[in-house]
Amino acid sequence: MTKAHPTLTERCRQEGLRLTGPRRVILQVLEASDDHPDVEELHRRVEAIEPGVNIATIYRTVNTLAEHGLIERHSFADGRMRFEIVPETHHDHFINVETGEVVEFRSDEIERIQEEIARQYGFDIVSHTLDIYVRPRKG
Amino acid sequence: MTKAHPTLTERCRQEGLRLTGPRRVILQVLEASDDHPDVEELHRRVEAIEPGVNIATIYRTVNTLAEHGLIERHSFADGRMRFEIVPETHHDHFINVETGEVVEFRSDEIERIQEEIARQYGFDIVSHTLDIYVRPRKG
DNA sequence: CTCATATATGCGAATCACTCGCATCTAAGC
DNA sequence: GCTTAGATGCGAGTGATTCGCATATATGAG
Ligand SMILES: [Mn+2]
Ligand SMILES: [Mn+2]
Ligand SMILES: [Zn+2]
Ligand SMILES: [Zn+2]
Repeated sequence: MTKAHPTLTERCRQEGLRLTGPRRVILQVLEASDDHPDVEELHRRVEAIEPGVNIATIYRTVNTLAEHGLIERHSFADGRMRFEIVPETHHDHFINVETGEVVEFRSDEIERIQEEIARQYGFDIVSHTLDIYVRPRKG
Repeated sequence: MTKAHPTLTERCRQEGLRLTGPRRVILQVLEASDDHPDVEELHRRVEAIEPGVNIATIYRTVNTLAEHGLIERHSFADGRMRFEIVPETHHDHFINVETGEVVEFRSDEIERIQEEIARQYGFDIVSHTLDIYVRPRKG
């Protein structure tokens, strides 16, 4: 048996965050999401489970979760912030410019070269975003 | 003698954009900028040359120039849009998280691998942004 | 050179995503 | 069961960007 990663709820407890009713639902929605929802979409999904949660609570919760390193914020070209649980292993994103669909990929080689170049410039990498806007190949 | 690239003003004319007073000053400011100014900073620089240009005009002009492919928009982590003339050869950016300073770099290798991976996924690349947030190496 | 008109500008109002103030509520430790 | 720091709901506030509209002007035609 491989040991499953700690759930978001467990990680919240570890971080000393309170598990309130609204927060539990938001965590559940985040766990169930395999895409990159924005705040409004999260709100919609939360409302579907338990109506009455204010959108300001979604905003505050994602901010808290991001500050504690439990979720990642993304800002693709459309403006709004999007979120996903911090993945086990880092990945970057293709964004289909026609549909907005997001596809994840990882290149160990690109990651390595980034480190190499940063070192040449005398920098330590804190984080990075590689967003590749694409369209399906014709023919 | 190498032939100099067409100036922004020339490219505007090619695109059929009118060369008004305010617009000429904005183009001049963009040509003179070797950093990545946001709209307020552009406005400040324009006002220093010719007061009275409204900030809405700056917004409209950078949008027009970007739509015509004459300048690039960037959105680093600080929220506001930043701009630079479309460079002769593409580059990516380091952003110093302590100072906000932006340093440009280019890796042919990273560019090549991106194309390779996109092809594997069945995509054509439209554009991409690689923003690496860094801090000066200690020691 | 003069005119006609599509474009651009100034200005204030509007929008949009997001944040804040504050009264109220509640999870969680004792 | 208390206590209290932290969380929530709600409405107001922000900051960046866009829009509506009246006015001005660049540019091409004549
Ligand atoms: Mn992802
Ligand atoms: Mn640049
Ligand atoms: Zn990466
Ligand atoms: Zn690049």
